[in-house]
Amino acid sequence: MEADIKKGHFIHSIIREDVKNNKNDGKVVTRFPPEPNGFLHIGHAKSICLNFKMAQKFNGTCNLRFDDSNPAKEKQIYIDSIKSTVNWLGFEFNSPLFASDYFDKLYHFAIALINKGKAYVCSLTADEIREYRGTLTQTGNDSPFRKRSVEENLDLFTRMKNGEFDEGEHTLRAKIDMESPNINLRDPIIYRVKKASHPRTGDQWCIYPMYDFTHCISDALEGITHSLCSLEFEDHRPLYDWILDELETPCHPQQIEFARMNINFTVLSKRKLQRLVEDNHVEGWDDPRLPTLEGMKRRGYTPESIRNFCEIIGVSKKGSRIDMGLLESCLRDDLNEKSPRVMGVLKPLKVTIENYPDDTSEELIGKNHPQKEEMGTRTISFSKQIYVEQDDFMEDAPKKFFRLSIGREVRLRYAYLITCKDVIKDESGKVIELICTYDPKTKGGNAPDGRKVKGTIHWVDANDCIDAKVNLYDRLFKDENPEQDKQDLIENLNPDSLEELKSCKLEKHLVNAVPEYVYQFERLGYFCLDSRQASKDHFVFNRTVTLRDAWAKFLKKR
RNA sequence: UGGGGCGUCGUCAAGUGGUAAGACACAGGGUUUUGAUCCCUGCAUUCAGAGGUUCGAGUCCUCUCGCCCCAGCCA
Repeated sequence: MEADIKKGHFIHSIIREDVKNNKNDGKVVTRFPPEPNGFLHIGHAKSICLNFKMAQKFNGTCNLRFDDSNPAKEKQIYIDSIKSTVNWLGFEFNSPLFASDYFDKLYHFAIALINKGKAYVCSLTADEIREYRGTLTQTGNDSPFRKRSVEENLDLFTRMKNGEFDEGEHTLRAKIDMESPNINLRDPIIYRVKKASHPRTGDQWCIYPMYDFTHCISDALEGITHSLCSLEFEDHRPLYDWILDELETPCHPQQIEFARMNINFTVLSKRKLQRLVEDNHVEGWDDPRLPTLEGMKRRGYTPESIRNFCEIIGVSKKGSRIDMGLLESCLRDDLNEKSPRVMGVLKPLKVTIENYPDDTSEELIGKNHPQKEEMGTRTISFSKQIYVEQDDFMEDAPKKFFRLSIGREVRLRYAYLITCKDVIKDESGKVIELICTYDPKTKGGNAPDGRKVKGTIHWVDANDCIDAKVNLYDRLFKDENPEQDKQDLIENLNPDSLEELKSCKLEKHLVNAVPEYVYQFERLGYFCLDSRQASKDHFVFNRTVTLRDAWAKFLKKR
């Protein structure tokens, strides 16, 4: 703990200083404020982890608050999904809060602003407002409605609320400074007419507050001490502060901005993800290839691995592009610890063991984890016919190929040493079966004469296994940066991001598999039962991630 | 070209004037009934660049360069 004192990212340091100086009575209250207009992705996980962990570290609380001030885009299904995803990630929150619960208060704050002469009803059209706002290099001009009296503003605003006007006819604007170099301060709109039904307030309102007005006040009402958001809101901070300075709110939270996460070979924006889903380039929001948290969950990602990843990447203000390999490394790290080992053959090649007795089988013992005795053992059936991986046989094998080839001996994991004697080919010359012999004295895998066998391969009993389909996933995009050189996202999709193997043979043990419970198929990778495609009599597994593969790397170099 | 930010190893990222942590990746080597795991070893004389202050600068000052964000009645 002591060694921890100076560690941590800049936000951690700021909060630590604040607590030390007894700012906010030493309390820390944060919030994760998603808009319920889509599903959460790994980028949100960074914010979730940051907010919840900062609260945890300083014995504070973190609210889950839905920023639901735009009924045109928000839906109940997103609210439900977000809640369960935050829980899945491992964070507890008091009952979720909603900006819409503050609509009444927000309305009165708006009236207070009008009464102070700091807000006015503007009757310019959307186009006119844009023109009056000026550009990046030209200052804006005052709206002709800027000088309306408080009484008139009050009357108009009330009538906006009562539904007397159509959308776009009037807006409520903060009266700040049309000449500000910061465009956000050029009399920003804080209320607009929107005749849409809200998922939570129904048709109770026809005016809705804008983000800038809603967010800071919501934060203040909840007693948030540190309002953490992404970099693009840096320009909004003066507005955040202006509103809270003008109004009498319970407190004035501090907004602190940090950089969003980017990961190579994927995209992390709601709009782009939505396009992939809506144009059917993927199966849906929970497609295992997507960086959505629902997709990652279905793929087999563990909450621990995601949390750890968010911890490792840190928090800064630098725009970054994190290597997908780091995410995968965090995943393997966690899975290596807790996944039971099992055997499965993805591309089966039949092997007949000539000298093994017909019509018998035996039970062999396999460890569920090579380093963890406490994870126990299981029995694995063995008989005259087995399947091995096609890749584990090669006719003209290089010297370093420690697997099957005619005349070579390998170890069948937990079983026997076998030697390949012959191959059977079909008309096209393709190897369809191997004829091998086994050494009965090597049960378990060791030779009594002490001879060394370098290669160990996995296998399944052809007479006692389950058939399954396995989905092999690869990166969704071909390019590290899917939109490099303004390429279209879609053209950059990796056509091989999904490979479906339909005749896989898996160890019988897997009949007990349930979704999200990840197994390591030895020598291949980590896999879990698919929650959508699998059924009682149809096994479908998803490859969560491959194992690190030094052999593949070696081949690639040659 | 107005305003706001950011530039430390291939990728993240510590560093808060005292002589460049760590992780991933990469390269070697060892152990191994998973070519997995694990374990060693190596990997920035240099912090976007140029000046300056200082006994001493990634950290302070000046200038230059590069990148990101902002002109929704979205959040």
